[in-house]
Amino acid sequence: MAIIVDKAQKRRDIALASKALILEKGIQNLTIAAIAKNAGIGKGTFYEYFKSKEALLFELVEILMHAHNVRIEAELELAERTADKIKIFADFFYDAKSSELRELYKMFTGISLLSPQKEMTAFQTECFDYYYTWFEKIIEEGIISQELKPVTRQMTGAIFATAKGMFIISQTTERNRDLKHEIHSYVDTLMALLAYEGEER
Amino acid sequence: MAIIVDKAQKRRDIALASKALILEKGIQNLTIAAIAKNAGIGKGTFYEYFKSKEALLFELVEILMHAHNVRIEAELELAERTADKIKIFADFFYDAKSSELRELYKMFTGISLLSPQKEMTAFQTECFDYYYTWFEKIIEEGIISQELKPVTRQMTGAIFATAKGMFIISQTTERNRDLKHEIHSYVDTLMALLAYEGEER
Amino acid sequence: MAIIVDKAQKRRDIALASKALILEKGIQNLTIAAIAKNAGIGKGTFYEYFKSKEALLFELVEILMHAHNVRIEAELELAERTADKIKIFADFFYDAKSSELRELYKMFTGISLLSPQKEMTAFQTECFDYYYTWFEKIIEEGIISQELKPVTRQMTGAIFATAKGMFIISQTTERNRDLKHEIHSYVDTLMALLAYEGEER
Amino acid sequence: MAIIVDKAQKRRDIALASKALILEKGIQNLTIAAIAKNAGIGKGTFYEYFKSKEALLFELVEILMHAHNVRIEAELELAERTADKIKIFADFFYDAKSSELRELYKMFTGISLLSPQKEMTAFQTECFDYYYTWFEKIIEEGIISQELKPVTRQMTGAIFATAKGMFIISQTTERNRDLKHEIHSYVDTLMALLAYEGEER
DNA sequence: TATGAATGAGCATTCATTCAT
DNA sequence: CATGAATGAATGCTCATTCAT
Repeated sequence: MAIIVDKAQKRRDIALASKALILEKGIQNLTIAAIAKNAGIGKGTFYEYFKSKEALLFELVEILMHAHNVRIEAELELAERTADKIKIFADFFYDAKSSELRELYKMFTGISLLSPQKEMTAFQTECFDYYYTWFEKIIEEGIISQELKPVTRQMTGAIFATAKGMFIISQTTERNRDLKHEIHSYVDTLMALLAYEGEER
Repeated sequence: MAIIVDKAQKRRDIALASKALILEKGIQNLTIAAIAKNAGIGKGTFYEYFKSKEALLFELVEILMHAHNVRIEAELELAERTADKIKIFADFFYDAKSSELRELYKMFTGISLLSPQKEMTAFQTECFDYYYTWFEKIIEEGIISQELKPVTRQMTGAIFATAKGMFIISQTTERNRDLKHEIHSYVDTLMALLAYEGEER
Repeated sequence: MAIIVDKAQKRRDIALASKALILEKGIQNLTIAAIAKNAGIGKGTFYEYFKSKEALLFELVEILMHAHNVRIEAELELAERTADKIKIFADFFYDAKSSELRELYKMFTGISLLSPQKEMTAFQTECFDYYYTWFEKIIEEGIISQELKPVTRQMTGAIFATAKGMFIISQTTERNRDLKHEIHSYVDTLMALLAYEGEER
Repeated sequence: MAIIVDKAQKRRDIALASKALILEKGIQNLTIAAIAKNAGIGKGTFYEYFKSKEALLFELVEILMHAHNVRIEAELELAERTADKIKIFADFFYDAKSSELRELYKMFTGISLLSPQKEMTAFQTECFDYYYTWFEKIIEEGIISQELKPVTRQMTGAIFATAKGMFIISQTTERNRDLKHEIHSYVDTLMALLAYEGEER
């Protein structure tokens, strides 16, 4: 009988074996040959598991993002204040714990902007929906607990977008270097504005 | 005897001559040969004016962005309410008038994320600062005229980032398809929150 | 315990299972992987039975040619006039009944011309001799029955070659499209010339 | 100004420079790299002038065939008897003078059979028509001079095909090794049959 | 005996860049 | 200044073949 291989597992193994190399050089600057060599496999074998370099990056982002989601869901359990919950999401954009995924995600976004591919868009949509749903839930809880005004509902998407926008700005300009402070400050200010019971400041 | 050519002008001419082609095919999928042919010049000549394809895109974005800035400054003169002024900026992300620049800017951002280059970052910083300064001014005016609460100052960067984030989301996912509505709704809600003399809605 | 398999039979089975695929795509455009998959066997198994793609084509041509020979021998039994007997042979080149073998034979000839292999040449010689012998017999009968002049003996090889040449022309040019008419007309004209007892026409 | 190159001439030069190599190894067994190196040019340059290896072979066959045609037309001028004229054409298939073209043409035919391409078919049709027209003229002359019976007209295509068929047989089997004798004998026998006014033999 | 995962030599093809004119 | 012919490094990709199981 033939050698039995868990294709999905090997796919993951190759992807993870390539992580460091991709982070070091950038997916753009890697050749299939280099990736295969680094993963200890032949070029042909690479093609058995991936259609292209991009597919590899894709797999890697999926794996790491799944792990990341597991982690933040655990963290969300512990958080109480809405602002803290939001910050847990925002962590992604500056925290050292997410640095690898973040860097890969940056490449992923770059590719999406330069040569959009259906699968990528679908995946990004899925991710968006996943986080958006969480956001909605968190905000709803905040409203129910009378922490936040009902109008907050209308800001759900915006809060999400703001963090993302700040991240992109931090990556493409010389501003927003202290992204953590930038985002936290934003969240705090906004939460204050949305706090139940009129305030003025 | 030699024909005197304004190098800077010819640079602009080549860039503008390439605009349609870049928009059609994407900078990634163009070769120097194709660009040169399209512009009616030789490949060698291209190199006389540009270091790379990216430099061409750069030039083009600069030209169009300058024209765009001239236009929005004129529009800003006419606007009165802060929300309207902000929307004039946000127009960039969805308005048909900016579609070409927007598309090029998208490519530009993609390249910035995939292979950051000092010149690009510097340029993006410059653009950021330019718009940020306008934003500050607008918000300051809103505060002075008692249209907005002073706390709005702390939201300057955030408003900017939100629009950008929404744009990136609209480009990389299947959400935020009606970007105009998305942004306007956000601006209106936020302005209401920031309006002088607390109201709750 | 082991399953006993008639190797020669399995070889034939694989070859016949590949027939449609080869006819559809052409032997050139097939990979061993595709052939093996199509035949429902593993790549390694393919090599157990065939040395190469060409060997597979070879086997297939042999099988079909044998069947074809059986059929024309039966038909020859029934024919009376020499011209009719010759046409039975020539059928091969245009008749729908032989279309599969003909197509495979075309590939076979192409390979023979591009990269002649001893085995192929030997096989083609064998086929040639087989048909040539039949031709000789037929013509001899025609002469004995005083249907044909003795000089016809010297035309044996030529008649054979003419049909083949017309076929090649029909396959490689846009002429001789109505090969059946072309060949029949030739045979009739030639038979008239060779008819015993003065002819005029 | 740029270097001026006669592209058509350089194309021919490259083709002719490749002739010996192709004859030695066969077009199948050559890589673009080997061809380019042999011709003293870069691989990229090869692609400036040819789309593929086959295009090179094509060019070469065209050049040599043109030269060949010039030669046989000159020879035809001198021939008097129809049989001799026909043999001048048939020379192609065995004469040492045509050996290079013949060998290339063999490859050409092989490719035509294995992967027919419109351009090749068109070219082969053109060649066929060229020779066919000559044949018709020759035979017409033979008829007019009362050397041949009128029925010969119906044999025009057949004579042509016979020589071709004999050639293919000689190349793909171990028969017809003395092709010259084979063809001459055929031509003589046929001419005798077609001779005006009763024949004896 | 059967398999199909693994392989990497091998090849076509592209294209940025140079430089003689 | 302008050019475009020439180049070959670079790279993606294929696929026949092997061999551990």
